[in-house]
Amino acid sequence: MTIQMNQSLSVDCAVFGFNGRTLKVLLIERRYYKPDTHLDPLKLPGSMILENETLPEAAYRVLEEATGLKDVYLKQMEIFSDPQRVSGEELEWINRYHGIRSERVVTVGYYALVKLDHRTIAYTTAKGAQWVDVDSIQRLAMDHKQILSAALRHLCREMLQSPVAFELLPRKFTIRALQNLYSAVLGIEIDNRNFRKKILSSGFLTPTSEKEQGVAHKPAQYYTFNRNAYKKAVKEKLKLGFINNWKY
Amino acid sequence: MTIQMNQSLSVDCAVFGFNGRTLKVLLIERRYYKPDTHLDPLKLPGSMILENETLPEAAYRVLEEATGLKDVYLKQMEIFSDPQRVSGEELEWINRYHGIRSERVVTVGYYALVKLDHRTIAYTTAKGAQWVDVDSIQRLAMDHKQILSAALRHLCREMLQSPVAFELLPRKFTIRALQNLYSAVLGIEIDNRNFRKKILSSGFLTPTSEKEQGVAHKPAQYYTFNRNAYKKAVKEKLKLGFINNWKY
DNA sequence: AACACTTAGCGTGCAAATTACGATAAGTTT
DNA sequence: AAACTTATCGTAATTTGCACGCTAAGTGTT
Repeated sequence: MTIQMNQSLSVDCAVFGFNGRTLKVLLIERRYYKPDTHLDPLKLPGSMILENETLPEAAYRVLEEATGLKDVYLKQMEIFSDPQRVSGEELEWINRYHGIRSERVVTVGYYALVKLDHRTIAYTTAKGAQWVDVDSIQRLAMDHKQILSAALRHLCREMLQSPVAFELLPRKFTIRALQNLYSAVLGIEIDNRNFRKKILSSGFLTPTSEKEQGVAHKPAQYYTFNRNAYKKAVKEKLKLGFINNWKY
Repeated sequence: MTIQMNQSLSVDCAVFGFNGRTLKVLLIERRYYKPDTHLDPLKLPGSMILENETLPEAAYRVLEEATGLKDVYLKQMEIFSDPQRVSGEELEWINRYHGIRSERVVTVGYYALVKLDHRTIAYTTAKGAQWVDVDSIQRLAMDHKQILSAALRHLCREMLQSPVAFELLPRKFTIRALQNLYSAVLGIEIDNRNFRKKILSSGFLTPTSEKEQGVAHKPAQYYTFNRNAYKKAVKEKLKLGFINNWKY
């Protein structure tokens, strides 16, 4: 057994968005895909790592290429290092596409959370990318389905611990929208009255002067996320989910 | 900018142990270290990744070499990919030590939790490794101090969410020992009466028939961790630390 | 033997958080 | 005007968190 040489390191990024009802992920078509092969054409955005570039830098670069966005929530998750994760035709495609001769590609999985506004949708679709319901995805190129599944696992877990939900919502949102997001991602039903009470008592939401318009029911108040209040609360309290909450 | 070639991928592992009072980490001396250079001699156990080996496999291999242990709690944390994280003399040392010509080494950080019993201590010390108080460590070779700090951050975080504490304790332990571990790692004071109540009401501890012996106070009951009870509880309840706890 | 000392282990009370669910408000649709 | 939908407020029962008093059971000291 010898040390692995001629290997490449890449980043792949599951970019999530929320349209108010379902969770979406950004997929792109594999370029130079030949229809006579049986390689799946849809994949996650990704790239090889460049010289003089850290992994997070590579991930941000990929993200900006795909979405045009710079300040995006981005988090590293797992690494996919199975020696056979890309091989045969897949490996050939990669080497041909990048003009390299790599025997093995290890990839670092990231996930990003973006606000699905018109500008972002316009940018991504103009680039030929698609926002696809995560639930409807059956297979992707290479092991990207596995990477996506891992990203979803990590997202679920993180939504249970920290206020990343707000990264997926517009700056102004209703409490119902926030609740729908939790419901959709975690797959649980939530009592709206208690949810509202809880979330408001946390003090993390600031009401705006605006209300919903044109909805077929009582219009809801718009709120914004008060990040400072959250940071302050974190400092004051150690959340010990497993056993208990202790104060310092 | 071109795709990085001639790079290597390594794993480095912070192996933690608990002696009942303080948290320890396993350090090894750098071999082929020349005293006339100013490279720090102590480092974390680590290795380059081999062909036909995944990263977890490499980490387990490193761990077994260092501790003789096979079934060990091991978790991937961050990746250290700064292009300059090893360079100059450090990079030369690595290339000379491994007989390779790498321009860049990206490393994947892991941390492991082991039960510090006599056998393990004997094995590691026979190998020339040392168990060092984490608090007393000022500097390590390369960027291993950073890796260690990251591992500690991750350990703290994980101890707040899942029952990893038991990985650091012997199979049979007292409630006080468990409390001391939380106290030491998290740096907080805990009321023994409430801690005991809470931990016992969780149902995760099974009392054994044994008690402490030869202690200068009322001997405490030994307990074991009931992993099945924990798994069952996890299934039944979604712990949402950020907002709330919801039942399915 | 009596006493001090230490930690184990039990219990109690109050405050805060969780949760189920009733009732009303404010819009649109029919 | 009535039906419908979601927002928003309220209330009450229950559970959980947390501070802290007290006794139990050992060892060490005098």
